[in-house]
Amino acid sequence: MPELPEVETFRKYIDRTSLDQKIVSIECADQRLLKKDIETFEEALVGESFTATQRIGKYLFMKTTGDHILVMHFGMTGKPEYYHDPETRPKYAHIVYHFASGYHFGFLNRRKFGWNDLTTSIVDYQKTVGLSIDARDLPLEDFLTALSKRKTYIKAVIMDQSVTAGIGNWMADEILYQSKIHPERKTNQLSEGELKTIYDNMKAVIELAIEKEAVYRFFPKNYFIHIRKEGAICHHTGAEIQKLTVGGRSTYYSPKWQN
DNA sequence: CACACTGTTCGCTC
DNA sequence: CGAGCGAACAGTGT
Repeated sequence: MPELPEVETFRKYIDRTSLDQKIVSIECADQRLLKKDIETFEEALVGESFTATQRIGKYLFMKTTGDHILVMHFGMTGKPEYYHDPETRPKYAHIVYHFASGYHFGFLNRRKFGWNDLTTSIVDYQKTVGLSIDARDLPLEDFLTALSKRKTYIKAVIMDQSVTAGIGNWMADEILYQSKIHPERKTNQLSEGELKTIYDNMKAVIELAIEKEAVYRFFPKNYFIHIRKEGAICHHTGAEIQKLTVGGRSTYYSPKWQN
């Protein structure tokens, strides 16, 4: 669920709601969601305020008035929710930052694959976790260089966060459908023209999805997302969409359309 | 109800 | 050392 466009939408939501309010306390029901002790989080953040956000791929960084930067990853089922009345505390708000304003920032995580961490340098953190430049900003040159070294399936490569940070399962399927490329094509056997097509479609899908705030029903009718299920009918060929596993993930594609 | 589903990380092989 | 691959992780919706 939360891929680049979703996280970008979260980022804007946080900018609108959760900056410049003093953090008075932090609550976390499940330590496993914190990459450092709760005490470390408290020392770093209580008394400070969030000042700005930055997103790289699916990672969201929240700068503060202090030395530390909060790092958030939403996993597969996470989202932020800002709320006031404690009675309306959202379900699955496993981590909550309480503000002096009486409002609260909830980190919701239904399946607990997401987490929060702390860092003092976004650049160092990016290096440590092996994230590429955000896919939205990635120059064509970098894209071609990264792909030229890879021999495995193209879908697995464009989902690799060290190549195209932010691209996940649905985006990879969407990009390859629009590019008419089969997900199991070997990366090193693609022509430069095909790679350029994939790159252009990647950029287009990212911008469209951000513009629509990642709400799929607002995506153009001919987008793959609407038919991304087994047996659905391809917009172009009328053939049935098929399913396979690539890079360990469920993959949907249109047989004759994608070669 | 058994299974699918998300993204990252870990452990293993080559 | 690093690419590639598959399993593991958590928990809920179907």
